Amino acid sequence: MNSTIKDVARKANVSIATVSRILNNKTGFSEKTKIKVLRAIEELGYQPNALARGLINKNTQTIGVLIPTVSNMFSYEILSGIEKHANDLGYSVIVCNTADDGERTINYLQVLSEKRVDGIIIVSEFIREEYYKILTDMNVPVVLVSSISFQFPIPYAKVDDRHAAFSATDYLIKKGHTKIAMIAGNTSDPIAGLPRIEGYRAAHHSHGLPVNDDFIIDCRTFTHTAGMEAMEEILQKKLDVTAIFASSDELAAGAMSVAYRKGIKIPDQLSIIGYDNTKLAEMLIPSLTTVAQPLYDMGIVAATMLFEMKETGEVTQTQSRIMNHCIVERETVRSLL
Amino acid sequence: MNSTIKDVARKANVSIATVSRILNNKTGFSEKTKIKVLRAIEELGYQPNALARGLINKNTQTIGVLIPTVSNMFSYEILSGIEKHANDLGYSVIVCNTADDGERTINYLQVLSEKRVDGIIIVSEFIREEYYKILTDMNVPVVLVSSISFQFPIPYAKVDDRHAAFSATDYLIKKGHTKIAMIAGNTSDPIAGLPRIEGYRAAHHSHGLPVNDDFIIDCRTFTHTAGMEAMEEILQKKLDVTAIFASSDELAAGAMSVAYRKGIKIPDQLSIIGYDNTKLAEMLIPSLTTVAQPLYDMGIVAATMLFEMKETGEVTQTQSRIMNHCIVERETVRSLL
DNA sequence: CATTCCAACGTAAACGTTTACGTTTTTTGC
DNA sequence: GCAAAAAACGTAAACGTTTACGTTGGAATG
Repeated sequence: MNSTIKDVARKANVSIATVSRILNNKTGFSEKTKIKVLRAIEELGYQPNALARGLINKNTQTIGVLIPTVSNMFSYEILSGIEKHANDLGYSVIVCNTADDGERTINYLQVLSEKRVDGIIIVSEFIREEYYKILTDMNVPVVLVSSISFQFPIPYAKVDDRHAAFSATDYLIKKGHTKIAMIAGNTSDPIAGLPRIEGYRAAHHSHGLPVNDDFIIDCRTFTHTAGMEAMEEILQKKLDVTAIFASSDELAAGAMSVAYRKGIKIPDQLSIIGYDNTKLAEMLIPSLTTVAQPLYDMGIVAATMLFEMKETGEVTQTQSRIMNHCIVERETVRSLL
Repeated sequence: MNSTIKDVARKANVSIATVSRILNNKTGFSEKTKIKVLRAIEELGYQPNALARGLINKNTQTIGVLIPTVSNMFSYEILSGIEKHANDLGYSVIVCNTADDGERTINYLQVLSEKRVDGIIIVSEFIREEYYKILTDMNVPVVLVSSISFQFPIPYAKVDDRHAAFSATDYLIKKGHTKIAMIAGNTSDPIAGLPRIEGYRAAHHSHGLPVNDDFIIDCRTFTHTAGMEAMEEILQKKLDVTAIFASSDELAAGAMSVAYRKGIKIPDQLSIIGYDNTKLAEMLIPSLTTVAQPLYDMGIVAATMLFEMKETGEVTQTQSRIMNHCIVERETVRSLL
């Protein structure tokens, strides 16, 4: 395994240039020498050194992926899509779990920069100015997944959150619900928080329904425990609701478990709809009706965009993609009609 | 960003050797030149090229992780532990989703070999001879997580599956259950399958209880749907059981959802205990009693072992680690006493 | 003041590739 | 059979680092 192209060349009685030509199937060698070289490679167990290759070719066949949380099924379905498509095209992916920590993120970007990755995909993360500076300095394609930057021109693949939240709320309303609480995740999050609240509001308006701000529960995160706390808040405040729209499946699951403990039957006494359609949604009992983001596909699409940009050399501009969402009807929403 | 150490040297009026010395804080330069060079680096936005470094230092500060399935929370809690510890020590991790596909796995190993990763962690995967050949040729540390090889001397970090399964079954028996089914996952899997069945058997024996082979359900995988099918089989066969031990949380979740649909109350009419203690276990309703593998810690420990091996240069031998398991009592097991 | 020593640097080779350019050999055309 | 063209191959520079070794100059020593 320590053998180099030089060893191969010596063993096959040719120059390293010829070996290189054969390895990269260029022209300029005869069939005879080709098999001679191939045999030498075989016998030595030679593996080309990707570092040396990358150094001279200025590409590493490697991309970096920044993901905030790991406990989150959400991120990993996306990652899985990215990894799949990258691998299909001969790229490796380096995962970086930013843990929503700015310092860490910057450090990761630095490392990815030093490692000369060919591109970067950033999953549901707000792009700070510091990040953007590093990214532009790197001069490689970048794409956002399930996120968007209003400040910087970075292409993205995401669903229309406002629209999706509208659909979810509209769905509940059409099932006869008029008193709908929203477990909103982080309301100060301009990407995954606010637009969904807007959608919730807009759906009410479109049906001529008032919205009661007390019905919108802010929990600064999208986790299971946050969902539990939100549900407890709803119960404690004795909000008079027949349905809940939760900003993530985990939030919904948390709410459901509290409801279960309090003896509230879902969907008989309370309907609930989630967001994301992670694997969790189908595993819950009862299984969770939810608005589906095509997470895996979003990963694929993001990777596709990235490599497209790399091909064309257009590091900054490519067409962003709004992915389709849809409602997956399961067992947690009851019709009041 | 295209600036090299040469540019820095020129700008600071020193040789590249001096710049290198400063970058790697070796000795042999004055404080004065240090700040001069540091300023030049700052102004140029210079980033050292990890490829060139790796080429000459023969290390890449990168490790590879092979994981079978992605849909599986299990794998990712481990990955998360690995990534955390690797990053803390200045390493990047390349993820490779083998998808239980031998071809793919070999291809991944080849790529990791070409990229000259400093070590490889393999998560719950059987080590074929072909893999092992590539691995030894690479001459880097390898460690297994949640797996073991009887054939090859590769250190591992895992729980004692037999013992853990024993504990789970024993727990049920001590709660007064005597008619216990086992949803066994893949029974022909010598690593995660058989030992757990042995544990199940041993617990029965230790209490003088007979085991009915019909009570052991083989479903060739550890997924949610497999759990559903297994539960349906149990019901269809009208097995007279009061409790179920499932070989994974997902299996348990699948079984629970079928039970729910059939109107079987858990734990009132049927107790169930899972395996793994993934996040799923606490999100289920009712929350799942399960035997916990310290997945995140297993990731950490595996990484620790890997880097230890790298330090000591002992590529093959290091102490394997049997991780502690424990029963996490939640809501799905009822005492019959 | 001459010698020694050491800190502070510079030079150049090495890591393992790719590739432009030059050289040799073979093929083609007449 | 010979010139020309094409194919096959070799040489060496380049990619961006690290580092062994050599050089310089000033401080310390006697």
